[in-house]
Amino acid sequence: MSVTIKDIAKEANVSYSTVSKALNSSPLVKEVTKQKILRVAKEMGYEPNLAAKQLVRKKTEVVGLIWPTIERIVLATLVTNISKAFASTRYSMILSVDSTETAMESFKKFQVDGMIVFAESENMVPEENIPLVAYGVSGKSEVTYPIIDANHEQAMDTAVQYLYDLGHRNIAYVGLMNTDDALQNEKVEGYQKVIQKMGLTELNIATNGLDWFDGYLAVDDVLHLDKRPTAIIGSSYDISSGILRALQEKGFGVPDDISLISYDNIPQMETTEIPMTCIGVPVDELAEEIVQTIIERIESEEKNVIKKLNPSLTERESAGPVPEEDVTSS
Amino acid sequence: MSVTIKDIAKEANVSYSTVSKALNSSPLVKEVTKQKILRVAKEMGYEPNLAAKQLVRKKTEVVGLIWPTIERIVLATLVTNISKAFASTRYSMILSVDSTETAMESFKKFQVDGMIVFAESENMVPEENIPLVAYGVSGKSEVTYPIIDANHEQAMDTAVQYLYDLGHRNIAYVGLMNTDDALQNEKVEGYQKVIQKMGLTELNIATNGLDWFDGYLAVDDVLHLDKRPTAIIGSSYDISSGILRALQEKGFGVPDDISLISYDNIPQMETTEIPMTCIGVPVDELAEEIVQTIIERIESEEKNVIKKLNPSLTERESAGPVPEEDVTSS
DNA sequence: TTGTACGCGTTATCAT
DNA sequence: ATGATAACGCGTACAA
Repeated sequence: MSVTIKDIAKEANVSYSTVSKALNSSPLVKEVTKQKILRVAKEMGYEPNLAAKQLVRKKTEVVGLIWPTIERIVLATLVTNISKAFASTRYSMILSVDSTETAMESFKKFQVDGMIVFAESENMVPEENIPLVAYGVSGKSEVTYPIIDANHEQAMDTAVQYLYDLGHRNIAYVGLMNTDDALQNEKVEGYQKVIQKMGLTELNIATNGLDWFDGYLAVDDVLHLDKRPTAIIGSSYDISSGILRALQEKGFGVPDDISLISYDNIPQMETTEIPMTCIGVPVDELAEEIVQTIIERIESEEKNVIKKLNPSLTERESAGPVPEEDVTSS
Repeated sequence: MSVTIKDIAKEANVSYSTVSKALNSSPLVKEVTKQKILRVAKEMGYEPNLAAKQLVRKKTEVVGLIWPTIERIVLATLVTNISKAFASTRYSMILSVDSTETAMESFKKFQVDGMIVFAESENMVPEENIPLVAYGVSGKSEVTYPIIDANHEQAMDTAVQYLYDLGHRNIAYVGLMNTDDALQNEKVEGYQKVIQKMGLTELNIATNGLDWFDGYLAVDDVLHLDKRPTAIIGSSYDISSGILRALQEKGFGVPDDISLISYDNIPQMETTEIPMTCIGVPVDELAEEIVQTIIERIESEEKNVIKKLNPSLTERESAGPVPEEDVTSS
């Protein structure tokens, strides 16, 4: 049997309503009694009963995160960071790996105060009355909930500009193309747009998939281009890791012979064989924004905005000045 | 404001205690009234209030699953399957990706009825009073909770025997070795044990890690063995996928030139470039066992057993008879 | 500043 | 077979 506020009240010689106030740091209780109560509570190992609290307050201070595609690891880091971000709020997070529909039903039972979904799960019908924010591609024109998304176009702009400033003129993009994956498409289009804007030549290398090995294989195609690029932009952490490995194996120094910038801005970029310079919204910022947005939505009618977050470029070792011999040829 | 049993009671002209009984299909209520109440409840869109139920019953019928190493994808399939397995029980599952310690604290707040942990998280201190089962290596001699584990030794025995019966005499094992990863060690030792038992020669190929690429690279070593093996056992799905790819690239047919059996028994084995024959406890069985065990532990003092689950071999296409030319040479 | 009393939505124990 | 009512642990308006 666990200890309740009544037990504390008895022990501290006050009424249990005073205990309740003290525990909620109400200003209506004298500092000394408050301290005493807090001390007694700790001594007795008091744990508030969430169910009781919820019953009277109609709030759980829990938000549910729905992540149905658990087997695609890309989002794992984001999930971890979101979980961490909640730690410094008074909300807790629970995670479901069920289908969006099932998860929503389950969360509704739990009476979560809000939900976060990843927009991969298309055409989802938000549970009425439960605040929702989505992370992902902001395809839809009309939304009934806030959407957090990264500005992929600007990311590509920044990356290409950065490489340009280092002297690169032949900049390839390696990633998934011509699919209906809106996220990937935004990246490709961003790349193409800036390349055209700057009067350079598009060097598109399409991969077969999004895995490490797809990047690894793509290097063959890269090296068979008419103009061998001096720099490559990889469309994701996995792809770029594969590219990096293949370049090494084929005897190309990174960044001495070829520079590499990866999309995605996650800490793991630091620990690849050569620490990778990368472009993207830092995953901790992303997490923070998502968490803040859902909380605001819960507490104060945040509007149905689409927030495009600005990427930042993190300099590491995989991108450097264009090699001497290539400067002339460009 | 959501509808409560009192609302239903008013609407159905009964007392709310009768409604409660009807909703819990108590035998103490006439069939007709029960049907009426159920109908009214549905009409009004009644959803039971978990918090209230929990407050009086002291049970949440929720179990928490702790998965701190979310970024290692190996367990993703298991997690998904556990989640599915809970669907057919009256329990719900919530997932935490926090550290074991944090997660336990959080689950304690939620007052989950039980917890499942993956034993990777060593020296964990079980929350007193909350039933716990662990999945993973049963290293410890003294346990205070049930442990579910796969019988790795028997798995290797079965795999080697299977290959032996197909005529193979040179059977290599590719996997992580000489680390303190008890799980990996059990596999290696199981392999070595059966090889010795059968009077064959150990062909140990150590990888640098557990990733796809580690398997891919290991094939070089395999092919440089004095006795080129006619069959390989890969220690995991990722490793084996890498092996498979490398063999293909180097022009070895699978299984025509070299047979391959992978440890792990997950559906994904079906969809590799060549569907892989594999050995291991089928992941759905594993999930089912874990779920059953925690529920029994919650409901009826299941003992602190260590359950070693029997692996099974799933035949697909990657393992076949030893090639003719090798039969003589062995 | 502290205490009393009520209600949150259920289940469970009595009466009826 | 059904209804009244007391918990469950907590927050809070109101009284003291």
